[in-house]
Amino acid sequence: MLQPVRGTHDLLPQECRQYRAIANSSRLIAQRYGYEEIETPIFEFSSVFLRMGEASDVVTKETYTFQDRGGQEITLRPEGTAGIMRAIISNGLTQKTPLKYYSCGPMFRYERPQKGRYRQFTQVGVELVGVAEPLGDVEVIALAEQFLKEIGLTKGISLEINTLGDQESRNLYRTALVTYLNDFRTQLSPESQIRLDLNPLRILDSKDVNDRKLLENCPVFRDYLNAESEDFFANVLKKLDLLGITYTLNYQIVRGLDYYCHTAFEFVSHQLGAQGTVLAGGRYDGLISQLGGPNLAGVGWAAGLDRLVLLAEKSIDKPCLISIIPVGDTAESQALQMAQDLRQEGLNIDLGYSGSLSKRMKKANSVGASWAVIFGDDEIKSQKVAIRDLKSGLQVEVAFDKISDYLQSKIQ
RNA sequence: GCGGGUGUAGCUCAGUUGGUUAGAGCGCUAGAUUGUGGAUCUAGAGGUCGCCGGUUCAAGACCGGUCACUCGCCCCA
Repeated sequence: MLQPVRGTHDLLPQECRQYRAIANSSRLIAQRYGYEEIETPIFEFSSVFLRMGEASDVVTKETYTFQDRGGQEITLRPEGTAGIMRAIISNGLTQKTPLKYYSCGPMFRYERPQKGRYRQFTQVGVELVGVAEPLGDVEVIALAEQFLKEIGLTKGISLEINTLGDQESRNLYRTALVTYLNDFRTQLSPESQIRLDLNPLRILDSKDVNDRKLLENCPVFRDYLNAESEDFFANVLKKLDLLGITYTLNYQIVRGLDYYCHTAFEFVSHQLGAQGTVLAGGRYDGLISQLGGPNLAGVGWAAGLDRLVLLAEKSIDKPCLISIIPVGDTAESQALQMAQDLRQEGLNIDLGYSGSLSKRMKKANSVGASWAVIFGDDEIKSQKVAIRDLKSGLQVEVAFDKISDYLQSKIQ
């Protein structure tokens, strides 16, 4: 059996249509907020991703990394933000801010595949660079919400939001949390004991029942926010209220790396098992400077198309197709030119390759054509074709030079 | 990387305590119908039972390994 590489899959035409439809929606919605599309390479020097998080598991063991023939360390991008930030720096785009970018493309992670989680997957996302105000957070969240609405995902999806505060607040809290949990170190799950040293905030996200019990009385993040951070978050929430965007506060939403700050949010579905997060984002003010650029604020999100397609589930109709059905040698010799003429007029034309009238009609039906243009010797004599509506079965005669006009008027 | 479940036709699945030539529905191809598709009827094609090894007179079934899918863990910038 010839199998695709683990964690990759083929998008057959029907799936392709769904992916394309959702990607198009996201692009259009982003446009409405003034975001422009940007596309970066699907691989970068490994250092681009390494600089984003030395300790991160994703970088150390979940990337496709290899040496090219010139001995360069190359990594297939595991997410979109790093490459876009690199492009911003490489092209000197930091001169003029804010920058508002939309992007869509394949990402790669060497992980164990699950439903809605593949080794090659497609993400759409937006990045807003150079806006340090809460208005930026609100804008990208509003964009996300409108996008999900547009593709019909409202039921069973909720916006969960949290704040990570600024650097000072987070350090303060981290210390308090570690101090608290240290007393219970041996009672924690093995995973959380490791997290306690590497990435203590992640323990808040633990699924272990016993861990959850220990966390019930742990210090609360909001008590450690300084005035600025408190104010920032309150401002974000107030503006979301103003727009009528509903959310639930979820202190478990955590980001491990240091350049994350303030707002962190996820749109979560409860229909996808463990892979419930459908769209996730937040503020990453420290990232650009960490990559060697100027100190610019950033906020954005990314969404996996694969999961969105699983949830959207509505099948997209094929574009309207017209079959040309010649009968007899004379007609067959004219069909190619007729097909070509109608294609020039912008119509989608299917021209069969062989077969009797009956055969060709069957074929037209099975490829999903909406109309059949039938002509043989009789029609050539009278300079008219029979145009049959394959949905209703109604058939009319149309003069040769009116075929395009007739079909165009029917399709509108 | 770790643990559970599942692999039989293109798809969805039967297949008895191990026993002759592995079945069904849908789909596909051809015909009924040489100027009219869908519906119906008839016929046909399509299988290394995921792969490799083992047990047995005999394996689709039992055992081991492996690959893939799937559910969860880890992780998710």
